[in-house]
Amino acid sequence: MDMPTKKTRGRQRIEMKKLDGSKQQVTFSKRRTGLFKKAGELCVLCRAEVAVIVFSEKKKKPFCFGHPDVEAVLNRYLGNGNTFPQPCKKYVPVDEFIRQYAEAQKELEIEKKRVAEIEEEKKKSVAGNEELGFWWDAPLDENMGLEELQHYTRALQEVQRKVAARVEEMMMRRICSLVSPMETGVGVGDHVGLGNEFVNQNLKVGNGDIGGGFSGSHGNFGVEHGQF
Amino acid sequence: MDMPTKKTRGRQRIEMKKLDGSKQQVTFSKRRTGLFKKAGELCVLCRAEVAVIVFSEKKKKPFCFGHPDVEAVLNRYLGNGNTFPQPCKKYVPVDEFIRQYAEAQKELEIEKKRVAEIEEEKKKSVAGNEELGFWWDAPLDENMGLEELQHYTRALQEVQRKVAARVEEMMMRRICSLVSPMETGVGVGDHVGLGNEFVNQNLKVGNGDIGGGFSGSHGNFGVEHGQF
DNA sequence: TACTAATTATAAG
DNA sequence: TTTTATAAATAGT
Repeated sequence: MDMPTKKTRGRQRIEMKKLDGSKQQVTFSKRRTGLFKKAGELCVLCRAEVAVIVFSEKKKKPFCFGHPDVEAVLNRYLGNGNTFPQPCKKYVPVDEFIRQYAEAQKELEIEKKRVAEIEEEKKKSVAGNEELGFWWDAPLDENMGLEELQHYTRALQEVQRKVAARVEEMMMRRICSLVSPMETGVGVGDHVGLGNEFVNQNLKVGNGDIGGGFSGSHGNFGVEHGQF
Repeated sequence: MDMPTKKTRGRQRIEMKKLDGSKQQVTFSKRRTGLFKKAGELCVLCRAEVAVIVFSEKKKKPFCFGHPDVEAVLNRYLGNGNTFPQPCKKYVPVDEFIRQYAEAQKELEIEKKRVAEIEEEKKKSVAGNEELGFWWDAPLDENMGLEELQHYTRALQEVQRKVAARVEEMMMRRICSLVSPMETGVGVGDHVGLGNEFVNQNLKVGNGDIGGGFSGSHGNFGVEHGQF
Protein backbone atom coordinates (compact mmCIF):
# COMPACT_ATOMS: atom_id res chain seq x y z
CA MET A 1 0.00 0.00 0.00
CA ASP A 2 1.94 2.91 -1.23
CA MET A 3 1.01 6.48 -0.93
CA PRO A 4 1.29 7.94 -4.39
CA THR A 5 -1.05 10.72 -3.45
CA LYS A 6 0.95 13.36 -1.77
CA LYS A 7 -0.34 14.80 1.41
CA THR A 8 -0.23 18.29 0.05
CA ARG A 9 0.79 19.91 -3.13
CA GLY A 10 3.40 21.67 -1.18
CA ARG A 11 4.41 25.17 -1.84
CA GLN A 12 3.01 26.46 -5.04
CA ARG A 13 4.30 29.19 -7.21
CA ILE A 14 2.10 32.20 -6.89
CA GLU A 15 1.60 35.10 -9.17
CA MET A 16 3.04 38.24 -7.81
CA LYS A 17 -0.14 40.20 -7.57
CA LYS A 18 -2.53 41.36 -4.94
CA LEU A 19 -4.06 38.68 -2.81
CA ASP A 20 -7.46 38.94 -1.21
CA GLY A 21 -9.23 38.16 1.97
CA SER A 22 -7.89 35.68 4.41
CA LYS A 23 -5.26 34.52 1.99
CA GLN A 24 -3.80 37.96 2.03
CA GLN A 25 -3.86 38.10 5.76
CA VAL A 26 -2.15 34.75 6.13
CA THR A 27 0.46 35.64 3.59
CA PHE A 28 0.97 39.03 5.15
CA SER A 29 1.60 37.46 8.48
CA LYS A 30 3.96 34.79 7.19
CA ARG A 31 5.92 37.04 4.95
CA ARG A 32 6.16 39.81 7.45
CA THR A 33 7.64 37.36 9.89
CA GLY A 34 10.02 36.16 7.24
CA LEU A 35 11.00 39.70 6.35
CA PHE A 36 11.82 40.56 9.91
CA LYS A 37 13.79 37.40 10.32
CA LYS A 38 15.82 38.26 7.24
CA ALA A 39 16.39 41.71 8.56
CA GLY A 40 17.61 40.34 11.85
CA GLU A 41 19.96 37.96 10.15
CA LEU A 42 21.37 40.74 8.06
CA CYS A 43 22.07 42.65 11.24
CA VAL A 44 23.81 39.74 12.88
CA LEU A 45 25.80 38.56 9.91
CA CYS A 46 26.87 41.95 8.66
CA ARG A 47 26.68 44.20 11.67
CA ALA A 48 24.13 46.23 9.82
CA GLU A 49 21.66 48.60 11.34
CA VAL A 50 18.23 48.07 9.97
CA ALA A 51 14.77 49.47 10.38
CA VAL A 52 11.74 47.92 8.77
CA ILE A 53 8.33 49.50 9.05
CA VAL A 54 5.33 47.73 7.65
CA PHE A 55 1.78 48.98 7.38
CA SER A 56 -0.84 46.48 6.47
CA GLU A 57 -3.56 47.39 4.07
CA LYS A 58 -5.92 47.65 7.01
CA LYS A 59 -4.26 50.84 8.11
CA LYS A 60 -3.69 49.67 11.59
CA LYS A 61 -0.57 49.98 13.61
CA PRO A 62 2.74 49.54 11.94
CA PHE A 63 4.78 46.42 12.42
CA CYS A 64 8.33 47.32 13.00
CA PHE A 65 11.72 45.80 13.21
CA GLY A 66 14.71 47.77 14.27
CA HIS A 67 18.26 47.25 15.22
CA PRO A 68 19.57 48.67 17.41
CA ASP A 69 16.06 50.06 17.36
CA VAL A 70 13.79 51.78 14.91
CA GLU A 71 14.38 55.21 16.34
CA ALA A 72 18.12 54.97 16.16
CA VAL A 73 18.00 53.99 12.52
CA LEU A 74 15.42 56.61 11.67
CA ASN A 75 17.34 59.28 13.45
CA ARG A 76 20.35 58.38 11.45
CA TYR A 77 18.31 58.32 8.31
CA LEU A 78 16.81 61.66 9.15
CA GLY A 79 20.20 63.01 9.85
CA ASN A 80 19.72 63.90 13.45
CA GLY A 81 21.82 61.30 15.05
CA ASN A 82 24.76 62.52 17.01
CA THR A 83 27.08 60.55 14.85
CA PHE A 84 25.43 61.84 11.75
CA PRO A 85 27.54 64.57 10.18
CA GLN A 86 25.05 66.28 8.01
CA PRO A 87 21.40 65.75 7.39
CA CYS A 88 20.29 65.60 3.85
CA LYS A 89 17.30 67.85 3.63
CA LYS A 90 16.45 66.32 0.36
CA TYR A 91 15.17 63.22 2.02
CA VAL A 92 13.79 64.55 5.24
CA PRO A 93 10.29 63.21 5.04
CA VAL A 94 8.36 65.62 7.11
CA ASP A 95 5.42 67.15 5.39
CA GLU A 96 5.20 69.92 7.87
CA PHE A 97 8.79 70.81 7.31
CA ILE A 98 8.25 71.11 3.64
CA ARG A 99 5.09 73.04 4.10
CA GLN A 100 6.55 75.41 6.59
CA TYR A 101 9.55 75.93 4.47
CA ALA A 102 7.43 76.79 1.49
CA GLU A 103 5.38 79.07 3.61
CA ALA A 104 8.40 80.79 4.99
CA GLN A 105 9.75 81.28 1.53
CA LYS A 106 6.49 82.77 0.50
CA GLU A 107 6.51 85.10 3.43
CA LEU A 108 9.98 86.20 2.60
CA GLU A 109 8.92 86.99 -0.91
CA ILE A 110 6.10 89.08 0.38
CA GLU A 111 8.37 90.84 2.78
CA LYS A 112 10.82 91.60 0.08
CA LYS A 113 8.13 93.06 -2.09
CA ARG A 114 6.89 95.15 0.76
CA VAL A 115 10.30 96.46 1.45
CA ALA A 116 10.83 97.20 -2.18
CA GLU A 117 7.58 99.09 -2.26
CA ILE A 118 8.48 100.99 0.83
CA GLU A 119 11.86 101.93 -0.48
CA GLU A 120 10.31 103.09 -3.69
CA GLU A 121 7.87 105.14 -1.75
CA LYS A 122 10.60 106.48 0.39
CA LYS A 123 12.60 107.68 -2.57
CA LYS A 124 9.65 109.54 -3.93
CA SER A 125 8.96 111.09 -0.57
CA VAL A 126 12.52 112.03 0.10
CA ALA A 127 12.63 113.88 -3.15
CA GLY A 128 10.07 116.30 -1.86
CA ASN A 129 10.08 115.79 1.86
CA GLU A 130 13.00 114.36 3.67
CA GLU A 131 10.95 113.55 6.71
CA LEU A 132 9.13 110.71 5.07
CA GLY A 133 11.94 108.24 4.61
CA PHE A 134 13.28 105.89 7.21
CA TRP A 135 14.97 107.93 9.82
CA TRP A 136 18.07 105.87 9.60
CA ASP A 137 18.47 106.80 6.00
CA ALA A 138 18.30 110.45 6.74
CA PRO A 139 21.45 112.54 6.52
CA LEU A 140 23.21 113.48 9.67
CA ASP A 141 22.17 116.68 11.25
CA GLU A 142 24.69 119.26 10.30
CA ASN A 143 24.34 120.97 13.57
CA MET A 144 25.00 118.05 15.77
CA GLY A 145 27.63 118.74 18.33
CA LEU A 146 30.45 116.48 19.39
CA GLU A 147 28.86 115.51 22.65
CA GLU A 148 25.68 114.65 20.90
CA LEU A 149 27.60 112.68 18.31
CA GLN A 150 29.29 110.67 21.00
CA HIS A 151 25.99 109.91 22.59
CA TYR A 152 24.74 109.11 19.12
CA THR A 153 27.58 106.72 18.57
CA ARG A 154 27.03 104.93 21.83
CA ALA A 155 23.34 104.71 21.12
CA LEU A 156 24.02 103.36 17.68
CA GLN A 157 26.22 100.64 19.05
CA GLU A 158 23.51 99.68 21.45
CA VAL A 159 20.94 99.67 18.72
CA GLN A 160 23.18 97.55 16.59
CA ARG A 161 23.50 95.05 19.37
CA LYS A 162 19.75 94.97 19.64
CA VAL A 163 19.34 94.57 15.95
CA ALA A 164 21.91 91.82 15.81
CA ALA A 165 20.22 90.02 18.68
CA ARG A 166 16.87 90.48 17.09
CA VAL A 167 18.05 89.18 13.75
CA GLU A 168 19.69 86.22 15.36
CA GLU A 169 16.59 85.47 17.34
CA MET A 170 14.42 85.63 14.30
CA MET A 171 16.76 83.47 12.34
CA MET A 172 16.93 80.97 15.17
CA ARG A 173 13.22 80.90 15.53
CA ARG A 174 12.77 80.39 11.87
CA ILE A 175 15.35 77.65 11.80
CA CYS A 176 13.89 75.97 14.84
CA SER A 177 10.42 76.03 13.48
CA LEU A 178 11.64 74.52 10.29
CA VAL A 179 13.95 71.94 11.70
CA SER A 180 12.67 70.86 15.06
CA PRO A 181 9.96 68.57 13.77
CA MET A 182 12.61 66.20 12.58
CA GLU A 183 14.23 66.00 15.93
CA THR A 184 11.10 64.78 17.52
CA GLY A 185 11.74 61.25 18.45
CA VAL A 186 9.02 58.75 18.10
CA GLY A 187 8.51 56.73 21.17
CA VAL A 188 8.10 53.08 20.72
CA GLY A 189 5.76 51.01 22.70
CA ASP A 190 6.36 48.12 24.94
CA HIS A 191 9.07 45.84 23.97
CA VAL A 192 8.20 42.36 24.73
CA GLY A 193 11.17 40.16 24.64
CA LEU A 194 10.93 37.52 22.04
CA GLY A 195 13.10 34.55 21.53
CA ASN A 196 16.64 35.25 20.64
CA GLU A 197 17.48 33.15 17.70
CA PHE A 198 20.94 34.41 17.27
CA VAL A 199 24.04 33.49 19.12
CA ASN A 200 25.11 36.24 21.44
CA GLN A 201 22.39 38.50 20.21
CA ASN A 202 19.29 39.72 21.83
CA LEU A 203 16.15 39.84 19.83
CA LYS A 204 13.63 42.21 21.11
CA VAL A 205 10.07 41.90 20.05
CA GLY A 206 7.30 44.05 21.27
CA ASN A 207 3.99 45.54 20.50
CA GLY A 208 4.24 48.83 18.76
CA ASP A 209 1.76 51.11 20.26
CA ILE A 210 1.94 53.69 17.61
CA GLY A 211 -1.17 54.82 15.95
CA GLY A 212 -1.35 53.51 12.48
CA GLY A 213 -2.40 54.93 9.21
CA PHE A 214 -2.52 53.78 5.68
CA SER A 215 -3.29 55.33 2.39
CA GLY A 216 -3.89 52.17 0.50
CA SER A 217 -2.45 53.61 -2.61
CA HIS A 218 0.64 52.14 -4.07
CA GLY A 219 2.05 52.32 -7.46
CA ASN A 220 5.74 52.02 -7.21
CA PHE A 221 8.61 50.93 -5.11
CA GLY A 222 11.35 53.20 -4.18
CA VAL A 223 14.71 51.79 -3.56
CA GLU A 224 17.54 54.06 -2.82
CA HIS A 225 20.92 52.55 -2.99
CA GLY A 226 23.69 53.65 -0.83
CA GLN A 227 27.16 52.36 -1.10
CA PHE A 228 28.73 49.71 0.97
CA MET B 1 31.99 8.54 -16.99
CA ASP B 2 29.90 9.80 -14.20
CA MET B 3 30.41 12.88 -12.22
CA PRO B 4 30.26 11.87 -8.62
CA THR B 5 32.16 14.92 -7.62
CA LYS B 6 29.70 17.74 -7.36
CA LYS B 7 30.64 21.01 -8.83
CA THR B 8 29.95 22.81 -5.61
CA ARG B 9 28.85 21.90 -2.22
CA GLY B 10 25.89 24.10 -2.79
CA ARG B 11 24.44 26.30 -0.21
CA GLN B 12 25.81 25.57 3.17
CA ARG B 13 24.28 26.22 6.51
CA ILE B 14 26.00 29.08 8.16
CA GLU B 15 26.22 30.00 11.76
CA MET B 16 24.24 33.07 12.55
CA LYS B 17 27.09 35.21 13.71
CA LYS B 18 29.12 38.08 12.47
CA LEU B 19 30.94 37.52 9.24
CA ASP B 20 34.16 39.21 8.30
CA GLY B 21 35.87 40.80 5.41
CA SER B 22 34.81 40.17 1.88
CA LYS B 23 32.48 37.40 2.96
CA GLN B 24 30.53 39.89 4.97
CA GLN B 25 30.37 42.28 2.11
CA VAL B 26 29.16 39.65 -0.31
CA THR B 27 26.60 38.40 2.11
CA PHE B 28 25.49 41.90 2.90
CA SER B 29 24.93 42.63 -0.72
CA LYS B 30 23.08 39.41 -1.44
CA ARG B 31 20.91 39.48 1.62
CA ARG B 32 20.13 43.12 1.30
CA THR B 33 18.92 42.48 -2.19
CA GLY B 34 16.89 39.56 -0.96
CA LEU B 35 15.44 41.62 1.85
CA PHE B 36 14.31 44.34 -0.49
CA LYS B 37 12.82 41.82 -2.84
CA LYS B 38 10.87 40.30 0.00
CA ALA B 39 9.71 43.70 1.05
CA GLY B 40 8.55 44.46 -2.44
CA GLU B 41 6.69 41.21 -2.68
CA LEU B 42 4.96 41.88 0.58
CA CYS B 43 3.83 45.20 -0.81
CA VAL B 44 2.47 43.68 -3.97
CA LEU B 45 0.83 40.65 -2.45
CA CYS B 46 -0.68 42.36 0.54
CA ARG B 47 -0.97 45.96 -0.45
CA ALA B 48 1.32 46.80 2.39
CA GLU B 49 3.33 49.93 2.75
CA VAL B 50 6.87 49.21 3.70
CA ALA B 51 10.03 51.08 4.42
CA VAL B 52 13.35 49.38 4.91
CA ILE B 53 16.44 51.31 5.83
CA VAL B 54 19.76 49.55 6.04
CA PHE B 55 23.06 50.91 7.19
CA SER B 56 26.07 48.83 6.50
CA GLU B 57 28.76 48.49 9.08
CA LYS B 58 30.88 50.82 7.02
CA LYS B 59 28.76 53.75 8.00
CA LYS B 60 28.14 54.87 4.48
CA LYS B 61 24.89 55.86 2.96
CA PRO B 62 21.82 53.96 3.91
CA PHE B 63 20.28 51.51 1.51
CA CYS B 64 16.58 52.02 1.39
CA PHE B 65 13.47 50.41 0.12
CA GLY B 66 10.16 52.15 0.32
CA HIS B 67 6.68 51.77 -0.94
CA PRO B 68 5.09 54.00 -1.90
CA ASP B 69 8.33 55.60 -0.80
CA VAL B 70 10.40 55.77 2.33
CA GLU B 71 9.23 59.20 3.25
CA ALA B 72 5.57 58.35 3.02
CA VAL B 73 6.00 55.38 5.31
CA LEU B 74 8.13 57.30 7.76
CA ASN B 75 5.65 60.10 7.84
CA ARG B 76 2.97 57.68 8.72
CA TYR B 77 5.17 56.07 11.28
CA LEU B 78 5.99 59.41 12.78
CA GLY B 79 2.34 60.09 13.04
CA ASN B 80 2.21 63.08 10.83
CA GLY B 81 0.63 61.66 7.80
CA ASN B 82 -2.58 63.14 6.65
CA THR B 83 -4.24 59.80 6.63
CA PHE B 84 -2.97 59.09 10.07
CA PRO B 85 -5.99 59.16 12.35
CA GLN B 86 -4.50 59.61 15.74
CA PRO B 87 -1.04 59.09 17.05
CA CYS B 88 -0.73 57.36 20.35
CA LYS B 89 0.28 60.14 22.67
CA LYS B 90 1.25 57.63 25.23
CA TYR B 91 4.32 56.52 23.42
CA VAL B 92 4.84 59.01 20.70
CA PRO B 93 5.91 62.46 21.71
CA VAL B 94 3.86 63.71 18.87
CA ASP B 95 2.19 66.14 21.14
CA GLU B 96 5.57 67.75 21.46
CA PHE B 97 5.82 67.87 17.74
CA ILE B 98 2.38 69.28 17.44
CA ARG B 99 3.16 71.91 20.01
CA GLN B 100 6.25 72.97 18.15
CA TYR B 101 4.40 73.00 14.94
CA ALA B 102 1.67 75.15 16.39
CA GLU B 103 4.29 77.45 17.71
CA ALA B 104 5.91 77.71 14.35
CA GLN B 105 2.58 78.48 12.77
CA LYS B 106 2.00 81.13 15.33
CA GLU B 107 5.33 82.65 14.58
CA LEU B 108 4.52 82.74 10.95
CA GLU B 109 1.28 84.47 11.73
CA ILE B 110 3.08 87.05 13.73
CA GLU B 111 5.51 87.55 10.94
CA LYS B 112 2.72 88.04 8.55
CA LYS B 113 1.19 90.69 10.68
CA ARG B 114 4.49 92.38 11.02
CA VAL B 115 4.92 92.54 7.33
CA ALA B 116 1.42 93.86 6.92
CA GLU B 117 2.12 96.55 9.45
CA ILE B 118 5.48 97.64 8.24
CA GLU B 119 4.29 100.73 6.56
CA GLU B 120 2.22 101.81 9.48
CA GLU B 121 4.97 101.13 11.95
CA LYS B 122 7.39 102.92 9.79
CA LYS B 123 5.29 105.98 9.82
CA LYS B 124 4.97 105.84 13.56
CA SER B 125 8.66 105.44 13.76
CA VAL B 126 9.29 108.42 11.60
CA ALA B 127 6.73 110.47 13.42
CA GLY B 128 8.05 109.47 16.82
CA ASN B 129 11.42 110.44 15.57
CA GLU B 130 10.72 114.09 15.87
CA GLU B 131 8.41 114.15 18.84
CA LEU B 132 10.01 111.86 21.37
CA GLY B 133 13.55 112.75 22.14
CA PHE B 134 16.42 111.12 20.36
CA TRP B 135 15.24 108.36 18.10
CA TRP B 136 18.32 106.33 18.73
CA ASP B 137 17.43 105.95 22.35
CA ALA B 138 14.09 104.44 21.49
CA PRO B 139 13.62 100.71 21.95
CA LEU B 140 13.67 98.52 18.88
CA ASP B 141 10.35 98.23 17.25
CA GLU B 142 8.94 94.87 18.21
CA ASN B 143 7.13 94.55 14.96
CA MET B 144 10.10 95.02 12.79
CA GLY B 145 10.42 92.26 10.22
CA LEU B 146 13.59 90.48 9.23
CA GLU B 147 14.00 92.28 5.97
CA GLU B 148 13.51 95.55 7.63
CA LEU B 149 16.00 94.66 10.28
CA GLN B 150 18.55 93.80 7.65
CA HIS B 151 17.97 97.08 5.98
CA TYR B 152 18.17 98.71 9.36
CA THR B 153 21.48 97.08 10.00
CA ARG B 154 22.91 98.23 6.73
CA ALA B 155 21.61 101.69 7.33
CA LEU B 156 23.07 101.75 10.78
CA GLN B 157 26.46 100.83 9.48
CA GLU B 158 26.22 103.64 7.02
CA VAL B 159 25.14 106.04 9.71
CA GLN B 160 28.00 104.91 11.88
CA ARG B 161 30.40 105.62 9.11
CA LYS B 162 28.93 109.05 8.78
CA VAL B 163 29.11 109.62 12.47
CA ALA B 164 32.65 108.40 12.63
CA ALA B 165 33.60 110.63 9.77
CA ARG B 166 31.88 113.49 11.40
CA VAL B 167 33.55 112.87 14.70
CA GLU B 168 36.86 112.57 13.04
CA GLU B 169 36.33 115.80 11.23
CA MET B 170 35.29 117.59 14.34
CA MET B 171 38.14 116.20 16.33
CA MET B 172 40.54 117.17 13.65
CA ARG B 173 39.25 120.62 13.54
CA ARG B 174 39.38 120.93 17.23
CA ILE B 175 42.87 119.61 17.41
CA CYS B 176 44.03 121.62 14.52
CA SER B 177 42.73 124.75 15.92
CA LEU B 178 43.93 124.19 19.44
CA VAL B 179 47.23 122.56 18.89
CA SER B 180 48.74 122.81 15.54
CA PRO B 181 47.57 123.15 11.98
CA MET B 182 49.80 120.22 10.97
CA GLU B 183 48.55 117.53 13.29
CA THR B 184 45.97 115.34 11.64
CA GLY B 185 46.29 112.03 13.36
CA VAL B 186 43.02 111.47 15.00
CA GLY B 187 42.13 107.88 14.48
CA VAL B 188 38.59 106.89 14.54
CA GLY B 189 37.89 103.30 15.20
CA ASP B 190 37.50 100.88 12.36
CA HIS B 191 34.06 100.29 11.36
CA VAL B 192 33.39 98.01 13.16
CA GLY B 193 23.20 72.66 -0.20
CA LEU B 194 14.90 48.07 -9.20
CA GLY B 195 13.73 47.00 -11.85
CA ASN B 196 10.08 46.09 -11.84
CA GLU B 197 9.70 42.46 -11.27
CA PHE B 198 6.05 42.56 -10.52
CA VAL B 199 3.17 42.48 -12.88
CA ASN B 200 1.56 45.85 -13.24
CA GLN B 201 3.82 47.41 -10.70
CA ASN B 202 6.48 49.99 -11.00
CA LEU B 203 9.65 49.49 -9.14
CA LYS B 204 11.80 52.46 -8.57
CA VAL B 205 15.48 52.16 -7.96
CA GLY B 206 17.64 55.05 -7.17
CA ASN B 207 20.67 56.23 -5.36
CA GLY B 208 20.14 57.40 -1.86
CA ASP B 209 21.79 60.69 -1.37
CA ILE B 210 21.81 60.80 2.31
CA GLY B 211 24.87 61.39 4.30
CA GLY B 212 25.68 58.37 6.33
CA GLY B 213 26.27 57.84 9.95
CA PHE B 214 26.74 54.83 12.09
CA SER B 215 27.19 54.10 15.70
CA GLY B 216 28.55 50.65 15.37
CA SER B 217 26.91 49.58 18.55
CA HIS B 218 24.28 46.97 18.42
CA GLY B 219 23.15 44.57 20.97
CA ASN B 220 19.56 43.86 20.37
CA PHE B 221 16.83 43.77 17.85
CA GLY B 222 13.66 45.63 18.34
CA VAL B 223 10.56 44.32 16.79
CA GLU B 224 7.36 46.07 17.44
CA HIS B 225 4.25 44.29 16.48
CA GLY B 226 1.22 46.05 15.30
CA GLN B 227 -2.01 44.32 14.66
CA PHE B 228 -3.32 43.32 11.34
C1' DT C 1 -0.81 26.35 14.57
C1' DA C 2 1.77 22.50 12.24
C1' DC C 3 2.83 19.78 8.11
C1' DT C 4 4.50 18.77 3.48
C1' DA C 5 6.16 19.53 -0.94
C1' DA C 6 7.70 22.69 -3.95
C1' DT C 7 9.69 27.26 -4.65
C1' DT C 8 13.04 30.54 -3.59
C1' DA C 9 17.18 32.29 -1.55
C1' DT C 10 21.76 31.88 -1.15
C1' DA C 11 26.78 29.87 0.40
C1' DA C 12 30.38 28.46 -2.02
C1' DG C 13 32.96 28.08 -6.01
C1' DT D 1 29.35 38.03 -12.16
C1' DT D 2 27.08 33.35 -12.94
C1' DT D 3 26.56 28.51 -11.52
C1' DT D 4 25.57 24.98 -8.60
C1' DA D 5 23.63 22.32 -4.78
C1' DT D 6 21.55 22.90 -0.73
C1' DA D 7 19.31 25.48 3.04
C1' DA D 8 15.46 28.13 4.00
C1' DA D 9 10.99 30.14 3.15
C1' DT D 10 6.48 29.37 2.27
C1' DA D 11 1.59 28.03 -0.35
C1' DG D 12 -1.73 25.08 0.49
C1' DT D 13 -3.78 21.96 3.69
